[in-house]
Amino acid sequence: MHKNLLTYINQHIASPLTSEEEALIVATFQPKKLRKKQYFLQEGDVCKYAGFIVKGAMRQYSVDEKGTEHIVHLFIENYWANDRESSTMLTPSKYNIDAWEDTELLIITRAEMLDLMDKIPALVQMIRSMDERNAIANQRRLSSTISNTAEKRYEEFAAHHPQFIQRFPQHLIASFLGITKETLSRIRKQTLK
Amino acid sequence: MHKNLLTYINQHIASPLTSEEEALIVATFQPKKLRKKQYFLQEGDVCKYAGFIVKGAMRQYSVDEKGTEHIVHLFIENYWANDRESSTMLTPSKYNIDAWEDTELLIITRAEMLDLMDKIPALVQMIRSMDERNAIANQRRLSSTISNTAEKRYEEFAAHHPQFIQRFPQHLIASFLGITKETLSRIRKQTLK
DNA sequence: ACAAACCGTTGACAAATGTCAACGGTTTTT
DNA sequence: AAAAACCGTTGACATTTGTCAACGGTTTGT
Repeated sequence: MHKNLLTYINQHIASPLTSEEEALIVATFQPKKLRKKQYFLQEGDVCKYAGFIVKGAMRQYSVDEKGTEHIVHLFIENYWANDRESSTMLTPSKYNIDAWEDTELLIITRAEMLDLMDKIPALVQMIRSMDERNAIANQRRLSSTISNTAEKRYEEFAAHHPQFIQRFPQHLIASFLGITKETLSRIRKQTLK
Repeated sequence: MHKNLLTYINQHIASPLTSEEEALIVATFQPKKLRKKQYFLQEGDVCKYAGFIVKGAMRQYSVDEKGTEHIVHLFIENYWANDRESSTMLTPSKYNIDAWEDTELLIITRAEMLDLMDKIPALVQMIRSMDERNAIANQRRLSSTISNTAEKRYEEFAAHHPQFIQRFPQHLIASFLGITKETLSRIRKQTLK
């Protein structure tokens, strides 16, 4: 169960974890299973856990006054589910995170993570590496969102994230891109010709 | 000149810098002045320096096929100008960064920064803190962009960043929000009533 | 001091995207 | 096996936003 996590960590650090470090990590991360549609985080709650996805798929979204959901993130295996704003500032989250498929997670609290980072210096490095990749990905997405038409955004997304296209239904992809499912449907029809 | 930087750093770490550490920082960061419109980074170049803005205002933008500029970031005092993707991956940048006002910077290369982080552990902490704030801010902006109408985005932006409203002309704010200057002009007219 | 560039606004119109309602074909639940 | 929920598509139409051209009032450069 923890093997994926250890592999993931080792891929993001310079020299591999010692077996003591691995044991400590395995002892700290708690397995958690979520059934499809089950909440990992509900709007209004403080996000207590970060979850590494071992198997499954999840989504993070806000709900506006009209009840419309806006997908801000999609997660699959080897992604981290977490509302950073809430978990670091200890404020109520504006988002929901739930399981789109039956999902297996390894969860950890912020305090536990800080403690682990003290004991395992390589983890600090891993977090930095994650932050970096994350910052770059967000920058790209932002840039694409303000610069491109819906059509180009979809094309870019499909090219960079084919796994997501296969894994999530179109109306979620549409919402993720900031457009309606009808618009995405028409864009795809257009593109086929 | 370096005082702002030291103050900034001290605000983002737990215990203050020692005077040796401060001296090392002062010795490493190079002052640089940019005249209005001068480039800090040009599209196609690799971003070699990160720049801490001591005084002035800058912008980061891409230029599309039609020659239209898309503002992805606006910077003023105490902000860092940098294309992270380019400087960490050593790839040619897709962006331009230039001075909107005459600007004074303190610049540092990535290698120098890594070296400083080795010698001054508190800097690692500062970077983490910056990354965290940055990630949160990006998340908010992204969420706002995909969930809200242009009008709401402008209102949110104006509420959260009054300094920028005063400092940059409307057509840059419009571009930053992903709309045209005409649309922003009409939105503001609407809102006044 | 003059010309040029810049900036915000407006009008007329075009294009992109959203809304609402309906449909048929799945898949899921009971 | 039947009912319900889900999913993508389509049509008709409304709304939002973009495009282009023009204007007058700045500010900037020389």
